[in-house]
Amino acid sequence: MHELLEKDRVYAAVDLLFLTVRERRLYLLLSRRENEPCAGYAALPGRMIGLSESAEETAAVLENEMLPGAGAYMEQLYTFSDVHRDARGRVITIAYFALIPYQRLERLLPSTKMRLYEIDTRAEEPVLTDEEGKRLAKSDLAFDHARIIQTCVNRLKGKIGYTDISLRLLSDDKRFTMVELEGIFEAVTGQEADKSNFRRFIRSRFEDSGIITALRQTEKQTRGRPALLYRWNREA
Amino acid sequence: MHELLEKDRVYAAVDLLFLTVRERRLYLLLSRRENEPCAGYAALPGRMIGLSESAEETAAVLENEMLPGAGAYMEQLYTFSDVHRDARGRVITIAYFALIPYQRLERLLPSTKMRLYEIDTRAEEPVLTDEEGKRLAKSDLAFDHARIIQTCVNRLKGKIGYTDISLRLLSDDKRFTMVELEGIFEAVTGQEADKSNFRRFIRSRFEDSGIITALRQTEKQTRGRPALLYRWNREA
DNA sequence: AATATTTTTTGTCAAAACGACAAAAACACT
DNA sequence: AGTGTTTTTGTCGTTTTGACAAAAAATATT
Repeated sequence: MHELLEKDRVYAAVDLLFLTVRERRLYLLLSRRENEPCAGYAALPGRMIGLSESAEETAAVLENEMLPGAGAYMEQLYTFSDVHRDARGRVITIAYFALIPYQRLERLLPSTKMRLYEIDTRAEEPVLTDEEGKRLAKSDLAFDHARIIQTCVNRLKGKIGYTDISLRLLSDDKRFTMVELEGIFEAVTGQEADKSNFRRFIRSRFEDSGIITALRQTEKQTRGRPALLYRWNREA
Repeated sequence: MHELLEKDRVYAAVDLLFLTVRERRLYLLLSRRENEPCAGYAALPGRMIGLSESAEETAAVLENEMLPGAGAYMEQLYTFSDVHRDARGRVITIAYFALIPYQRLERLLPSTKMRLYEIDTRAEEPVLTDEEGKRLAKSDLAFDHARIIQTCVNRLKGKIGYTDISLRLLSDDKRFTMVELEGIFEAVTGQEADKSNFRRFIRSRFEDSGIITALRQTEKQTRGRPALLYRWNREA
């Protein structure tokens, strides 16, 4: 049984796309639906908008419900309103994407029911793969969530080139290397960049304007020349 | 008196921003609200989303209601959901912008109650002016419509450089001159472009890919060298 | 008819940005 | 010391951009 929605009114909800990048790959958090409709399907976390909260506030509540302490960077993605997108009734959903550094997410993962799904962004349509390497078909996703995910990936691909969303996916200590940042770009765009040209690009975008600054420190090493560390000046 | 909304539920509506360009200036259609709340204020046309229609369909219905036969190009702008944005109750609005060539709009103007307001896009915040040249303060606008308009102008400024929205504002006969198109860019961006460089820009974006083609005809003249006409190949 | 004026169109040219590569530097490991 | 790995820096020809200038095609003026 699923909660009953009245048939003669329109509901408004928020859906959230928790996104992270680990080792040059983009990941999305999905949970398996336990109730009808779409029981057993993978789904984005969602929540009805309360009477006394804006959609942004609902998104914050939902974040706290699903991943307490995530502190993700959130942005409105798009509003989906197809009449039959939810079998329970008439539900419009305002989708937000939430970017969270993997190192922070890692600590929260044990206490959530959501699972990481890799998004292969190389093709036109994003391809989802679960932790066992099994590919999810679009029909494995609840509601219109496949479409929402596609819209999100397209938006990220577009915005990563002229905004600072890439920095929002960097680890918390605010120190990072160029290669790390390059991995984030590659995960989102689905294509690898030339190292040299990527540096030049980042410097002109972020360093010249003081958004990031090169430190005099280098990273602890595994192999090869140690990487220079950069700091993201969050306020600027 | 205004229609009563139930206090314990969330409503969803659509607001529309009819936009056009005439003589290098951007214009927006607003009506004066007759009912409370915000009676007497200038407002965007809006409509509640019906049970059996998507937001896009509501937008189409609203278009037909306010400007029948407009055939505007519409795109979802953003969803606004502040709790107190509407004094009647809890109303979330999905805003769409609707681009319409001025020549087409001109014929429809006599039969609508909406009025044209010029938008000066040169400053950070858009400045609205009515037909008598009186400037509208933000407090002259109903609800959160000032914010919606600002969001819209920013979006247009961003998208005009890498999409074909400029063409959507061209007159219907599908024939236009470079100077006309340049006027649309200047109206939206609020800054004038170098004629020569603008041509080069348009050609590389639109002509090389076959979206527009130069004709062998020239425009009927007033003064000066006659302008070459271009055709917009809508399907491509 | 010749000249000026207006407007569109084309051209120029140096500076900046981009793409593809190659070289050098700084480490670990053997 | 030598090898391998990874980051960093440099080069260079091509393309793009920005700021101007000149030419072309029409009308208006004397």
